[in-house]
Amino acid sequence: MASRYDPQAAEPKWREAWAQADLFKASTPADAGDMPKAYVLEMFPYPSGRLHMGHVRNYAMGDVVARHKKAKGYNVLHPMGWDAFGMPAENAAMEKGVHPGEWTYQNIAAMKSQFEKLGLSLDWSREFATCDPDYYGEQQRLFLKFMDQGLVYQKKAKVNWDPVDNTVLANEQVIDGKGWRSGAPVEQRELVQWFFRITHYAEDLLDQVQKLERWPEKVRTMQANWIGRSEGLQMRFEWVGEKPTSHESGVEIFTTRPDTLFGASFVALSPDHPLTIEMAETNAELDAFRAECAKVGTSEADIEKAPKMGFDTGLKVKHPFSDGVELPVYIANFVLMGYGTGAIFACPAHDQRDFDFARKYNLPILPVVKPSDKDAASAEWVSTGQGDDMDAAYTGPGSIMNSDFLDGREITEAKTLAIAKIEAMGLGSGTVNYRLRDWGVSRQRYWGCPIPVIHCDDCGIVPVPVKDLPVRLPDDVSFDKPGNPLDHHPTWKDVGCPECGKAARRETDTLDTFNDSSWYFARFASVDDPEERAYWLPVDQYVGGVEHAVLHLLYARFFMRAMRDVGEVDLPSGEPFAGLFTQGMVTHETYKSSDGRWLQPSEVEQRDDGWFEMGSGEPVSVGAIEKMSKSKKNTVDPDNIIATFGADTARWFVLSDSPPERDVEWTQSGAEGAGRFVQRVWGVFNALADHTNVGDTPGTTEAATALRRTSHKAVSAIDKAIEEFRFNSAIATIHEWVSALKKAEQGGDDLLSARSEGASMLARCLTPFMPHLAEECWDLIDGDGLCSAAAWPDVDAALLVEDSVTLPIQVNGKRRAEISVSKTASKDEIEAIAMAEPALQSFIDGKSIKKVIVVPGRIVNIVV
RNA sequence: GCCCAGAUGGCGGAAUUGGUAGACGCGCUACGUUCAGGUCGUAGUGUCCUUAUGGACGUGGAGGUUCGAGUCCUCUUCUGGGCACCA
Repeated sequence: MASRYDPQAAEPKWREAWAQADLFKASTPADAGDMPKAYVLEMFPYPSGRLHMGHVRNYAMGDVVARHKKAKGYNVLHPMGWDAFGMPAENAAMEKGVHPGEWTYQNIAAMKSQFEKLGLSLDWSREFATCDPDYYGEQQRLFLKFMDQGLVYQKKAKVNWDPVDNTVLANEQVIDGKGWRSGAPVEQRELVQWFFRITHYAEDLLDQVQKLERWPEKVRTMQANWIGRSEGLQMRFEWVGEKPTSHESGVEIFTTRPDTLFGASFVALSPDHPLTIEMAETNAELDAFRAECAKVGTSEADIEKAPKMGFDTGLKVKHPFSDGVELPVYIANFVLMGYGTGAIFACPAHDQRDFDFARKYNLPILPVVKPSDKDAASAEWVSTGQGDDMDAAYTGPGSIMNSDFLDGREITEAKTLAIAKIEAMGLGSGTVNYRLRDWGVSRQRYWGCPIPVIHCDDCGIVPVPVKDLPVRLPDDVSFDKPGNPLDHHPTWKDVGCPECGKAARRETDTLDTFNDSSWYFARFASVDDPEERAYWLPVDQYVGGVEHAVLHLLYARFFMRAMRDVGEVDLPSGEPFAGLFTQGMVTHETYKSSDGRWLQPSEVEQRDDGWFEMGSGEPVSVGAIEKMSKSKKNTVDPDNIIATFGADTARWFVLSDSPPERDVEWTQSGAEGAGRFVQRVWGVFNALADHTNVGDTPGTTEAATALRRTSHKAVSAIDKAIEEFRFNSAIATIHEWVSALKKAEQGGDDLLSARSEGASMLARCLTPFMPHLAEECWDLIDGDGLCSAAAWPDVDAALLVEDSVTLPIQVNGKRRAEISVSKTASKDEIEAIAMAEPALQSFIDGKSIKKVIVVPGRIVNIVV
């Protein structure tokens, strides 16, 4: 009998056994019968070619859920595939001259072999890559169906242009004014682009996200903020005197504060407003002003510092309520064309931006809200009623003043009244505005899904007939000049018009790769069987990084609604992910040499007096604990860990210690600790290997019952912890349990049966975390079949409750003694035992007892 | 500026409905095993006072509710994340 567990020998052996048994293949709905279904999914990876620790943690978590569900009798779908389109493949093509497809499929092969070493319970039979023509062809068909339903359209638009990646970015993909991938400052360009009408679902996306109870609150909030609903009034200010020919009826504005209309002092247009642009054509000064506005960057710091800038157009509009009152019309740099109508009315007294602007250009400031909160109400301007006395705009609660028919009303009430009046006057109506913009999906890249349309001079935009799908990417492309290789290709875009047959051109833009990940989970559910899709969807548990809180998770929600509405998926709610868990990152200390180079963990060593570079012996400074990244060189290669300790140890470590939603710091000592624990567990089973036939009668001595209680309680606690995504707690319980079983080895033959029962349960509880080890241990104790196929252990409820319980006794809220009482003891009995407790007498002796609180099973508190 | 989440030993973190704070792991200390290192085993490890027994204090800070608060309420400080000239 070996004295140590050898993961290098055991792990491949058991993976082979699982493969032979085809253990992780999901059953068809028909075969599943009465079994409930569980669709467990982790965000599929981009095939970069290397697995990193973040992957290990992500997939280990999903695997815990999937294996646990399987043991609990669910029909589990746990598939894997590849998010395979994207820029890195094109960059590799440019740098190394390798074809993006070849590069991608090689990476997939390399990563898949790494994946397999982790022992994940994956159903590989459903594997695909999004760059498979089968997959993107289907995506093209969906695109055309969306187009049919008016969910896709083309328009000329100002877009975010990434000058490094040479492509357009969606709003969601611009972070702090920079491209989300390249980090380059984004430029504005006017291009004809394809859009998905995600705004069509804005209201539903917002309403439903609040109801996703098994999503993290944080993610729901982020999506709600991103969608950005605001209720308000859209109305028209009519001209006084001179009327611009193109906007004869007036200026359309949007406001959320119609209650402050009487405080209006000017109307402002965005520098990009059509009327502004038109006027700039004949006004050089205004044209120069627009250029000035465009110079201000979009970065956070720029906006912070940007002064308010204005340009008086000389035009005037009339106040809707106050006869004879005229308001000047300005162009103002703080008005965004992208929100509302690109024009506002300004009430400087109650909006800080308007206030700053009014001060700068000497425009009137008239307070119309009388503050209700104490601090603001005592301000000088409240008593004088003079806007000139204000230091800042007042935006708090209050009642309306200086406002004719609105006087004395509360703000919300005044809003309603003002909107009603404007509606009665025919000048506008109450509306809802969203921050969410339609999703621009055109990308000027090669390695993506071609947009399946044809441009014909006579027929216009013609969809590619479904029989001609997929529109395949050409293989013979070159990356030697900047721009889109599809555009440069000598023949690819030449095609006959499907309608008139004349020579026409293919669309050369490809779809944003976020399209690919917006429906892959539906494809996993079934390639083409709508009933099987309906059976599996929605995903019951989705696991991934929080960085996708808005982008991917919003697009996928849109896609399911669109697919539902074109009859492609039977998912009434349109919600793809019923449960979402966002896991934390794997971090590591960073190391820097004295001359400022980042060093890898393997290049440094710790001695008694600090950290030193291996080889040179130079001192090393230890920096912050950060997400593992190539640039900081603080990565740990999963392959090395698996080779040293085995996959189980790696899985165990990334799930220990930190709660799953928080970051976990990888440490060498922690990994070694996990490795030691593996051996310890194996030791517990090895000690039982010769005693597998001890019979089914558990021991009846007190010690045997106590051990059985420990085991049954542990199973129950682990079960609950897994369901609640508290893997670190489950692991803590397993530690305690293993210690108890280890200790019981001193207890003689009397405990053998209880130990044997505990070991059998333990193996099955270990399976979700360390499946190979569990299998080896199961084998040691002659378990039936494969442990990965075994059912979750049954718990004897009677063993979960203690017969007697230890109660702390407090005197005035401080613990002074303990008593042991029967579980069924009444309050009076407990009180009597407590009062007689000798250790207590010095605290209550000679004092009058005011009150005794007895909480059975919890505590006794004596108040003196 | 707005929104969200956090703050517990040397470190990561436990703690059902308010009911023995510090489970479990790492680290550290001592002892044993070992030629030695590692492994393994045993004991200890919040702070302070105390020979011990025992006691006082203790969950970012200040108040409050309660027989009893890490947990509930009010105020406040700090940290992390998200959004941001969104009318």
